[in-house]
Amino acid sequence: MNRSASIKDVATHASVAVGTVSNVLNYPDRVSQRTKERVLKAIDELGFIRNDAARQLRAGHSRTVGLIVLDVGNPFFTSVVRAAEDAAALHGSAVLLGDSGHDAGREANYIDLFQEQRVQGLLISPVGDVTERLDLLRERGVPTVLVDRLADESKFSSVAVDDDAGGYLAARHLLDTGRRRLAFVGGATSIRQVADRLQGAERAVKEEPGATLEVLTSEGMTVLAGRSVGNMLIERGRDALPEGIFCANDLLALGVMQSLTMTHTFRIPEDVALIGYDDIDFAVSAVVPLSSIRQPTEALGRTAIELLTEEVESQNPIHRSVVFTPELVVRQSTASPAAG
Amino acid sequence: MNRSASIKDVATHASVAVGTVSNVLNYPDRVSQRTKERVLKAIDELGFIRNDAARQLRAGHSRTVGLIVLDVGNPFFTSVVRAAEDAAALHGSAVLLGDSGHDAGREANYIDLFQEQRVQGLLISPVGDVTERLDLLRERGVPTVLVDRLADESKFSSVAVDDDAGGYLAARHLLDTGRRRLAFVGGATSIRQVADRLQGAERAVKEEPGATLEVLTSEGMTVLAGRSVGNMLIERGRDALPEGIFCANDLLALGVMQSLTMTHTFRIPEDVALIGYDDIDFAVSAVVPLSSIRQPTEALGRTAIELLTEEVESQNPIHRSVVFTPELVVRQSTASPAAG
DNA sequence: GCACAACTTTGAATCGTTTCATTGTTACGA
DNA sequence: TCGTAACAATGAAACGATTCAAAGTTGTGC
Repeated sequence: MNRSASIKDVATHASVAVGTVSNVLNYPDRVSQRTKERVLKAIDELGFIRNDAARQLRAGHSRTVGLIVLDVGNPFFTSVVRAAEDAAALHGSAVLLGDSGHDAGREANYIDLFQEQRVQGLLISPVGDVTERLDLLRERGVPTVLVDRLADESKFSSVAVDDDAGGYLAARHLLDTGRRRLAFVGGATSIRQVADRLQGAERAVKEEPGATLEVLTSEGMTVLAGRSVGNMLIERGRDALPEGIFCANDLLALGVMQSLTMTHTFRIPEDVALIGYDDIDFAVSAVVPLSSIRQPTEALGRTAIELLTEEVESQNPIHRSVVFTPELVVRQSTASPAAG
Repeated sequence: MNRSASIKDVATHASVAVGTVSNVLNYPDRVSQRTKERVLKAIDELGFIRNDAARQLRAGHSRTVGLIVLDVGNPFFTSVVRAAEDAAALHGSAVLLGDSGHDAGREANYIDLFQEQRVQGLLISPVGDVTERLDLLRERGVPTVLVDRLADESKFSSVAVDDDAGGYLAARHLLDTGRRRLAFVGGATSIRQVADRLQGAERAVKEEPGATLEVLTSEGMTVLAGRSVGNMLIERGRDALPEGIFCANDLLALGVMQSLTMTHTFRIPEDVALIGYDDIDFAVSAVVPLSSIRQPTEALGRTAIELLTEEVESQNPIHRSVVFTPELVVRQSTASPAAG
C-alpha cells in the first residue's frame, strides 16, 4: 500500500461529497442515518485514517500539549507525566513528552520541535535559569506552565510542591514521636529543594522548646553519600547520636539505614528514628520500612494541565501559581521508641 | 500575538517569492547570499517558525517515529527510550513516546494516535498477545519493529535480549567462582523471561559435573518476595544453604540480601554468593554491591531505530530479528570466597 | 554584440482536511 | 397546490509549506 486513503477517496467510494464525509467524522448528527452507514462502510473498506497534519493545518493548532521534564527516569516525573497524560486525555488532547535530561540543549531542541508542531501549550520543568528562553515563549504567545518551579505570576502559571512545608512535616513528626535532638542530612543548600526542606525543619524545631537541629552536609544525594554520613555517625559514637534524622531524600536515608543496620551499632527506630523524602518505591521495602514525605505528583500533573487549559481557553491570560503541600507517610523507621 | 507568521508573511516582508523563502530553509545553496540575508532577517524579525503540519501534509509523512513502551518508569525502558531518541535524532527524526502501562486500551489509543500523525514507523513493546492489532499495522503498511520481543521474521523485524544466554552467564559465573550447589529464585515460569533465564542457568549447571540447581519459586518479583525467600533459607539452616543464588531480577536479589545481612546469619559472599538480573541503579549501592546481568538497553534502542530506518527506506520490506547477549557485571556479592 | 550556460527567482499547483454559504430535498400545515 | 421550515448534502475556498517548470539574470568566450 503506497498511499493511504484520503477523505476524497472515501467520498468517491461512498458516492458522497467530501464535506459529507467530514461531517460524518466530526458532526455525525448532521448526517442522515443512511448516508452515515454508507460512509462508515467506505471508511472501513478503504482502511481510511484521518490525516492529522491536514486537520491541524486547517485548524491552526494541534490537539497536543508538550511536556518537557528533567528526567523521565525519575519516579517523581514519571508519575507527573502519567497524571498529565490522563488529564489531557479528558480534554481530548495527547501529550508529547520530551526528556531534557537536565541538558539545556536538549531542552531547547524540544521547545523548537514542539513549537513547530504548534502544540496548544507547554508544560515544562526547566533546566537551570531559563528566563530568556521562557520569555521567548511568552512573546510568541505559547501558553506555558512551569512544573515543580515557582514562577513570577505576572509571567507564567506554575505548579509546585511546598518543600518548606515538607521539611516542617518531617521534623514535626520526629518531634511528635518524642525525639528532641534532630539532625538534617542533605547535599549543598545551593539546591533549592534542600534549602527549603531544611528551612521548614528549622521552623519546626524552633517551635519546640529544647529541641535542636544539627545540619550534616552530604556529598551528593545518593545512597553512597548517605552511607558515608551513617559511618560518620557510628564513629562519633552513641553519645553524639541524634534521636531523629531527617534526610533530604530517600536515597540518603536508605544509605544511612544501610550503614547503621549493617553494623548493628544502632537500631532503627529504637536508637534513632529516620525519615526520608520523596517516598520512592524502595522506601517501603527497605530493611526497616522508611517513613517519608510523599509529593502529590498526580495532583501536580493534573493541575498543570488544568492551568494550561485555562490559559489556552481564556483570551487575556491570567496566571496562577498552585502550591501543593506534601504528605507524611509513617512507617516503621520512625515508630515511637516505646512501641518499637 | 494571534497568529504566527507564515512563510508568505516572511516573503512579503523580505520582498521575495514564497518559493525563495522555502529554498532558504531547505536548500540554502540555491539562494544568493544577499537574498538569503534579507530572508533570514525577515524570519528573525517576524519570529517565524515553520508549521510542521503544513510541511508534513505536503511531504506525505512526518519526521517522527512512534515508540510505545510498557512502562516508562521501568529503568530498562527508560534507557531504551533515550537511546532510541538519540539514534532517531541522527536521522533527523524525533520520537513520539507512548506509555501503555501494560494496558491494551492505552496501547491501542497510541497506535491510533500515531497513525493519524503519520509516523514514519512504530517501535513497540506490545502488551500481551497482540497478533491481530499488529497484523492491522502490517496491512496498513506501517513499518513496525518489536522491542524486547521476538517476532516471526516473515512478519516483523524485532530486537530482543537473549534471556537464556543471560541465565547461562549468571550461573556460569557462580560456577566459575567455585560454587557448586546453586539455587535459582524466580516468580512463575509462565513469565517468559523467568523461564528463559532458568533454562540458561540449567544449561550451565548441566555442563558442570557435580553441580546442582535448586529452583525456589517466589511470590512475585519484588524486594519483599526476595526477603521471604531469604527468611526461608535462614530457617532451613546452614546445611541446606546453597553456595550460590541466582535471582531472576535485582529486586528479588536485594530482598534476599536484606534478610541475610539483616540477621547476620549468613555472610555474602563468604557463605553464599548472590547474583541478580537487570543491573538496576540500586545494585551498585546495595549493602553488598550486587553482581548482576546487564541488558544492552542502549544497543536495543539504537538497533530498533536502525531496523526501522531500513524498513522505511527499502521498498519491499525484509524483516530481521536481532538478539543481543547480555553482559555480566561482577561486584562484591559474588567475590571468590578466598578473596572475600 | 551575441549565443549559451549557469545560476536565481518566481509563483501556481499540490497535499488532505474543515468550513460554510449554497443548493437540494422532505414534510407539513394552510 | 403552494409556501415554508427543517434537514441533508454539496463543493469551492482556505490553511501553510514544498515543488518544479518556467522566466529572469548574470557571466563568459568568441
